[in-house]
Amino acid sequence: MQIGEAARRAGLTVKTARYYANIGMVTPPQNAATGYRDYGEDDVAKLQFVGKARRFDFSVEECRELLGLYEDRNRPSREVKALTMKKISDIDTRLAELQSLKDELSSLAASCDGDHRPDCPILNALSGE
Amino acid sequence: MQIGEAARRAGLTVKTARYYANIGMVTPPQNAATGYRDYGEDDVAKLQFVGKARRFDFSVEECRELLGLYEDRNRPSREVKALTMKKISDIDTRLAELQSLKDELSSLAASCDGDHRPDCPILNALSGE
DNA sequence: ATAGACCTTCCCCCAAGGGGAAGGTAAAGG
DNA sequence: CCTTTACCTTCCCCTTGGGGGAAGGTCTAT
Repeated sequence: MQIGEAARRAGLTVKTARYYANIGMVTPPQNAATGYRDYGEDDVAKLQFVGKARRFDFSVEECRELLGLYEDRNRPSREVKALTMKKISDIDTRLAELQSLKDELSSLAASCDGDHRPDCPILNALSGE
Repeated sequence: MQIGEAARRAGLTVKTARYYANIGMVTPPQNAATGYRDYGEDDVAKLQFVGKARRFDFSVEECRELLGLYEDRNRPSREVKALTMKKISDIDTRLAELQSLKDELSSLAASCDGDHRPDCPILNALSGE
């Protein structure tokens, strides 16, 4: 099938499917006469797989790694689990950062009247020591 | 003073200070003879201000806006507070996204043995509907 | 024959700078 | 006086993950 249908079935844009072909992640054969990419069912499955992994916040490089494991009939599930645990730990780190950022901003906002007067503790905090 | 000292005093890299000059956010006069930027105390204060706002996750454009309010002696604190509340709401959205992502990944990881065998519920989930 | 809907490659764009090349300048040391 | 060193300048390419759009080829329907 053509790239449009493949992308639609995988829930991706044509641009994205073409990008994955360019970086060598999902590489359908290309018709010599027309130059059109020819996607098979297996390619669509890979596009779907990558699309899902991306939604799980795996980077494109991590997706490439997961895809390799996905296609390796003998891979140990250990490796996949390790990647997943690492991703969870990354998310934990980011959650903690965002939470502390939110706490700081919240306490700043709470101390600011937010009226028509120019005095603003938020700006004072940003300019202070 | 020269850009190196100004950047050091503001806790930024020289590259960053130069970038802020290029985009017109903190623009010290430039010595006509040497071409060197000449930072004053007020410029250092602005660099510090922007550096802090960036650490609070405000985008460069938001920093530009905050800087404008910072320099406006008559600004209503309402505007600053509104920007801050919006940023807090953005953080909340992101926190919720990351938390649900983490929950999904955690439940996947929990169902995967993570041993030498190839059977892997994580990959199955990524390839399934 | 021609319009529409596909497809292709190619190039520029986003944020927020980082890395490094090529070259100017100022001050200290020999 | 000359050179090394440490600054500074502009300029260009790189990052992530594609999006937007131009120019041009292809296929189907009317």
